[in-house]
Amino acid sequence: MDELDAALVEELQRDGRQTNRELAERLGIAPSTCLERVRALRKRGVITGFHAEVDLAQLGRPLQALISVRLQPKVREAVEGFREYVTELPETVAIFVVSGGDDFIIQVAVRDAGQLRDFVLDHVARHRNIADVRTSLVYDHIRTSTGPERRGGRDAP
Amino acid sequence: MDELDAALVEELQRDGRQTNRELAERLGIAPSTCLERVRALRKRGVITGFHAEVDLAQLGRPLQALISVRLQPKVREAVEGFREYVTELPETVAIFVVSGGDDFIIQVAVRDAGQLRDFVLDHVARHRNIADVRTSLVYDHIRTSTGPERRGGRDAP
DNA sequence: TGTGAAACATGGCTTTT
DNA sequence: AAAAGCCATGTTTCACA
Repeated sequence: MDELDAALVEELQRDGRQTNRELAERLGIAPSTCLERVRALRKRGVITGFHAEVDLAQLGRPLQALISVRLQPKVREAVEGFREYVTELPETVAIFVVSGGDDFIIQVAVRDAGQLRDFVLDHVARHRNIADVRTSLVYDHIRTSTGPERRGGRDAP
Repeated sequence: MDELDAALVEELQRDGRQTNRELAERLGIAPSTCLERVRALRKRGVITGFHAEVDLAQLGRPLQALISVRLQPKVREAVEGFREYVTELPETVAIFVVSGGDDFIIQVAVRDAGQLRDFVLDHVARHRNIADVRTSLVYDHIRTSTGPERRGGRDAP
């Protein structure tokens, strides 16, 4: 991971479909070199894939929420079972398995408030071992581009 | 948005870099049709972009956390200011602006626990109008592929 | 279906250890 | 001396009209 790799990762996060030539020219290197580096990044597992990003509102799911779930007791079987169950539900966008007060934070995207209520009542609260559920509406969701950790201690010197 | 569009969106979320020919063959349509459809999906804003996904652990940031922040008072200026400030920090991966008990949930990826502490103390807790901060470690983070809302009422009939 | 452009493979050259 | 990285070129495949 040198400076060039970092720049490649950054560029490909911004636009994962630009041609190899564009990318090479942008960074001032030869296309063949560029191709090799990108391949190496994938092989090493730094870049894990390329994905289309979709606008969920355009797909008829304009309402997003975060549902915090606490399990009791927190036995492995219950935790994994619930995770797998929620993963398969079509309303689910992402799941965080966390420590702290909650055990799961589920990100969902739904059509309207009624579907959100149904999701919570039918799929979450009804499940076994659920001790607590709290729902927060998502007003905005910003995802940033992520780079490598910069070496050398504190980040605001 | 018909069945074909839904299938295209699904496929391109799975692999955003497959060639138009592959994609067309997989769905049993002509490459020209496929190209047109995908272009239309982008133009309509259903597909908003293509991005490389990176493994943050491979970038030297193996520790992820969710930081819940409550502001008081919740004036517009403070909310937007804090959001913009946090967005620019290199540790930040994503931000949810939410309703409910909390106002923000910040997803961060850091090198180690020390850097997490520094982030909370130096960048979050020190900020103006911060009423409460809670940190949860992320054990696992699953992102699912998202499709269009299926018409016709309840989803578990 | 055809044309221009892109991805990819290979071999030679330069730099680093 | 060995290894790794970079680049130029030829071939195959693709996007696009």
